[in-house]
This record gives sequence, structure tokens and C-alpha cells, in this order.
Amino acid sequence: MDENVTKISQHLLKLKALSDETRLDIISLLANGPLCACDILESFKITQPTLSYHMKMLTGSNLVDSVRKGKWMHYSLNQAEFSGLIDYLGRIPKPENRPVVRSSCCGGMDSCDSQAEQVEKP
Amino acid sequence: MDENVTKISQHLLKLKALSDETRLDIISLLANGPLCACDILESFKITQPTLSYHMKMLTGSNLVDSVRKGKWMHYSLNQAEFSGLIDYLGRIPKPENRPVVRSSCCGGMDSCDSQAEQVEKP
DNA sequence: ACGTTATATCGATTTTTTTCAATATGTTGA
DNA sequence: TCAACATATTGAAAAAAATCGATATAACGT
Repeated sequence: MDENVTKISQHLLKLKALSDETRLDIISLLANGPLCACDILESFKITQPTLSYHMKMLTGSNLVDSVRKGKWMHYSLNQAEFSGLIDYLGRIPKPENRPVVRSSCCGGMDSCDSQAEQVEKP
Repeated sequence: MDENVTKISQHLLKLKALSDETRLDIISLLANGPLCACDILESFKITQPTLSYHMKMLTGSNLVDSVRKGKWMHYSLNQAEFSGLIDYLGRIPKPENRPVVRSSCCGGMDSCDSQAEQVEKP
């Protein structure tokens, strides 16, 4: 029931993760296969701590998985989570959601075209 | 060619637009059909200028269309643009993109498992 | 023209995000 | 154990985003 609420925040986390240009580029990089942080770092003009921060955002949203391989940290796109986000977005445009209340400003939705009479709101 | 660059920013704009909780909720509202600003406003605990700001973000990203109907501003989800974003995201996980350079930190990708010898980077 | 209503813009403030230098942690090979 | 390397964390500063009150603009009815 309020699992939905939690889900929304999970999706929001992912959307936030994708809303930064550097991170979106990192995601595109990882789409080609796993990479270690040192490789990713070379593709950008940012410092190592900044990359580490971005990777934390990405792993924190579960869009990216990480495993240690010796000295190196290997990052990979979590396809399932990524697909999950896409599925969520894909379900939005359909009218099965009705997540919040709806009121009407002027009787009906399209009745505003010919707003001969206006409904006063108390 | 660099149309791709522009496209990326368009997608990034949309992702930024969706990365705010209020705006994501507005999108869900609009998924049920067009609404005027006054109606949307009632669903949130924000002021009218703030809503106007958010709607500007949403229309600026083209995820939402707006038309004046008399005194009212009617907002509606731009399904085509929304789908465009979803399509873009859906294409990311496949290896047809290779958007940026790739280097290798230790020979191959999986060779790091048994990193008997390490390749020094000059 | 005027008053009312709906929305937009402006200016300032608060909040959040991004960034980096310094430093810490963890791993490996000698 | 220790030096070297890869990555993480911390603390502070800069940049960007969100918010609001005041005010402007636009449309309508009278």
C-alpha cells in the first residue's frame, strides 16, 4: 500500500541520478560494459573525489552495481533496475494511476473552452 | 552528427525536469488528462509562483504543453516527447551507442580477476 | 475603463547539489 | 611490514535549484 510511496522515491532517486550530465555520460559508458573507476575517470575532466561522489549517487540509486576486483572497483549498469525505471516511466502516461486528488476549476475539463458560466470556488 | 549532442541536452533537460518530486507528481497528475494551473496548485503545498516555476521547467523540457483557455492556462502531458525520452533511455543499455572513448585499466575487462601482471599507465 | 481573477515574472533567500583539496582506507607486491 | 596505488571520505566552498513575497501581465465580465 505505502510500498508505492517507497517505490516512488526509489524512482525519484534514479531520476535524480540521471539528471546530471556527467552521470548520464557515465551511464552511457557503462552501457558498453563494466569499467573500473580509473577508466571512467579518464573520460571526464573531473577529479577523483568528484567521480567517487557521482558513483556513489549512481550505486545509491541502484542503477549501477559495484564490485571490488583487487585494487580496482568495477562498476556495471544494473540492467534490471534500469529497466524498472523505464517501465515505471512507461506506465505513467496511462490513466491507471490517478495518484493524487483531482478537482475541477471550471466544471469539467474541456468545458473551459466555452466558459459561458464560471463556477465560483468557495 | 552533433545533432546528437543537442539531443542529449534535450533528454537531459527532461530528466532534470523529472528529477524533482513535485514535478514528478505533476506529471502523474497530468497523465490523467489536462489540468489548469489552479487545479494543480490545489494538490500541493506550494505557492502559486513556485508552481509557475515548476510548470516553466516542465514546458521548457517539452514534457508538458500549455495552452491558454481564457483566463486559465491548461497544461497537458506531451505524450510524444515523453515517449521520446523513454525510447532514449531504452536505447541506452544496448551496445550501439559507444558515445565516449574507452581505455583499459588492466588489459582486458575481466582480466582484473586474476591481475597477475598489472599494466603500468605512463 | 475598471475591478476581479488567473498566471507570470522579479528579487532575494534558503536549500540542495556539485566540486575539490586534503586525508583516510583498503589492496597489492616486494 | 612497508611503499605504492586505487578508491572513499571529510570539510569547505562554489554553483545551481527551489521557494516565496511582492508585483506585473493578461483575460474576463460589468
